[in-house]
Amino acid sequence: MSKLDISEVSQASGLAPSTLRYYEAQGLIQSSGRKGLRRQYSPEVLERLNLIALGQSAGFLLTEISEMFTPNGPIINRDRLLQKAEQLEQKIKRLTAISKGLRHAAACPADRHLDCPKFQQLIKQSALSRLE
Amino acid sequence: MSKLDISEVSQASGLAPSTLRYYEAQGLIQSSGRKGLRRQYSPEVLERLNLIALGQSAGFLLTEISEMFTPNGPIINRDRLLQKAEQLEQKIKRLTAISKGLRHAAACPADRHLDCPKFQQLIKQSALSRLE
DNA sequence: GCTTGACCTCAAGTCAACTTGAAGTTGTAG
DNA sequence: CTACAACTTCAAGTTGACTTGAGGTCAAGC
Repeated sequence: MSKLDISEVSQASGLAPSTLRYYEAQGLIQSSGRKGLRRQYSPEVLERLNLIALGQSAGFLLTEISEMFTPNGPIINRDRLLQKAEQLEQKIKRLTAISKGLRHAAACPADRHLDCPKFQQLIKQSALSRLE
Repeated sequence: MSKLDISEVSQASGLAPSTLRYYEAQGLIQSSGRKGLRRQYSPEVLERLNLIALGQSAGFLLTEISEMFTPNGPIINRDRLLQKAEQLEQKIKRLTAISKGLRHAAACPADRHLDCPKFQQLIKQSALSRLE
């Protein structure tokens, strides 16, 4: 035990085996060896996969994520992190406005939400934050 | 006046002319006529473009957006809107956690943020919400 | 010992949303 | 009137993140 084969990792992570092989090819994860042809993974790979998912949600590209993992790869630049955080916060604002807009549209009695003043206003807001 | 040509719309919207032609080909916008070969747009197209950007931010595909615009296209299903709103709210939660994580990582004294307990916790949170 | 199913590799395909390139047309400034 | 920048079309290319397919390998159960 303690070694997982690809289907177990796939199960546990929710990622397709092909994705795991792809990630390995991109240098994002490593298999800890082979059993015959077959990749064996140590359980820590699951943590790594979570980290990757985290990075993706944060809007990093896979190549950026893999850079972060390299031993002395581009230092995880703190300014870069802060910058990403700010971008995310901007995005959160927009998404919040939009989600309100959608909820309103769903509840709005007007046949065409497009005509509803509240909705219009939310659109404008969102349009503005888009340009900032 | 009152008719804009493609470069003006491009300027005003921040979208490339090629994108505007592409949107037209996809049925997302219309030009209100031609002057010779050249498309002329009425100013309302800008509002439409905002709406498109809004939809994109909300996570709709262009094809879905264009459906919403069709005269008697698939009624803008209220359940669908609510569902999107919920998805967005989920996403907002995740992004919020991540942005906190990034800010913390940027401030964290630990050389490897990956080892920081607070950071670890944020990762776990985010990993969980990912599966819900 | 043979079949089967889960794995393997490598190249090519997919998808969304655009962009680019080649080759042609046209409104306008000089 | 001519030059030319800005448009036009249409097909093909790009990017990121995967997936699919063809063809091959291997361990385990019958």
